[in-house]
Amino acid sequence: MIKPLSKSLKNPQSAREKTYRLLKKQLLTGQLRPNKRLTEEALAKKFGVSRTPVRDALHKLELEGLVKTAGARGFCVPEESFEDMSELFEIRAVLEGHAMACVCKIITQENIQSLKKLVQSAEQAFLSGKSDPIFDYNTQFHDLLYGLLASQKPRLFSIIEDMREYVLRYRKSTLTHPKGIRRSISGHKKILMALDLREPQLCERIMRKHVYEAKEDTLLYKG
Amino acid sequence: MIKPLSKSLKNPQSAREKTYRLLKKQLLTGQLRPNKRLTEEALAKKFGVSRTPVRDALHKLELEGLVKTAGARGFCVPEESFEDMSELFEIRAVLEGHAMACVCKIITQENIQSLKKLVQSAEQAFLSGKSDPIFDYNTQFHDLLYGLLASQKPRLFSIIEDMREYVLRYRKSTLTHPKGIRRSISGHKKILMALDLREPQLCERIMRKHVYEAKEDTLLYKG
DNA sequence: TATTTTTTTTTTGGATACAATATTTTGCTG
DNA sequence: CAGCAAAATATTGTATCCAAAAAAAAAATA
Repeated sequence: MIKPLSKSLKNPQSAREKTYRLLKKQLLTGQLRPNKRLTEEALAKKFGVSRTPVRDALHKLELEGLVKTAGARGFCVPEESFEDMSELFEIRAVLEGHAMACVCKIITQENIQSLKKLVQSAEQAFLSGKSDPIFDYNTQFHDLLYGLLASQKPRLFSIIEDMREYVLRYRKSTLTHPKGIRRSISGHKKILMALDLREPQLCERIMRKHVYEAKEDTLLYKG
Repeated sequence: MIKPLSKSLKNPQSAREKTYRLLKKQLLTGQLRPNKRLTEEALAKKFGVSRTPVRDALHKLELEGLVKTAGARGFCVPEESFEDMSELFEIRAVLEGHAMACVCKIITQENIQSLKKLVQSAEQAFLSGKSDPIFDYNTQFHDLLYGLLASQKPRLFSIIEDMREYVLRYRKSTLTHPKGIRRSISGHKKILMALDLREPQLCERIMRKHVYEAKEDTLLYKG
């Protein structure tokens, strides 16, 4: 007999979560362009739910800065701004720099080996002209790195996760350009060296620089 | 003729905002103790509104970590944890350190003078045995300092503001103990010196240390 | 009595109806 | 035709209703 779908409270299948995830995805991937007007009613219809979960999702996204209220005209997608993008990367640089210093103190030799493999895979993909999987290797690298913090520094971890998501909004076509890819890979190699040396302060500096480079590349190859 | 109160959309007098502010205040000041169970219905009755604005407030507070869901038993106030407090201060140290470096680059001589006056006032109050206004001078000092970032780095500014609020939860009785006050005042003096020297990196280090000291004092004189 | 099953209660999730307000449109007046 | 006033419309805020799920309580059974 088929067990009835348990509609748990924090269930990712709840209308609220579903709406939130869908809407967020459309915002981050640019399917909803800046200045696009969003009304609860229209979104509710679009997603096949009532206004309630849409409202919840919109308010949550407003806190994240992914939509903004437009008074009695509903919500709208904020325009992209260099200042905002720049600030996001700057905060990321500071937080991820610190995170790296923390990681440095707890990372095992096995972890470092796994990271090395990822970088090698990325490099091979690059050399053989496949730029598609690079983005994935990149993501895996960072996930593995910061995943080490998930239990010990849950707040830092989740702030970093969130910020990495937000900048996606500004990062649609980076890491497809050879120069950006090269910089990214060599950045990851430096990170590994710093980790090998077990010097927290060096780790922090290297990671800050790495994020700043990512910012520059995002700026450069934008559009 | 008296103009009817315009009940604007983001009005701070809306039921949602009112409920959110009240609830948050009670959480931060400890009127609602850890493990206290919160149900929408009960809070709605208590605040004289319907469940809807209460729900909104609870969800917002959940994102901030000030309440947590307890499944189908509503919400509850999370227990205080040294780890969490410690992490909050650590993140603050990193972010405020960076903020100081930014401030250092744009602060005017007049701003520095205003800050000096605040420190002097605090010191005088301390020497004459009045410890009550110290907390206010302290707050003013930080408000003035970071206020300089409000327009240029709005995200950094608001994250720092939020985090300063959160730690209040753990900081009910600090800055009434002589040792903590002395450390705080001497910390502010060092900050002023670093600003006078216009050395961003020094500013960053000094501020980090200042926040770490605040953490230690909070830990020490807790309860 | 202990354990399992069933029923009842509590509580949130979601939908909808209504109220308040901001915006837009329309119409009037000079 | 421009400018202002008023009506109409669109949209969110709030209250309430119903359903679903979980927790708690009660009942049945070994």
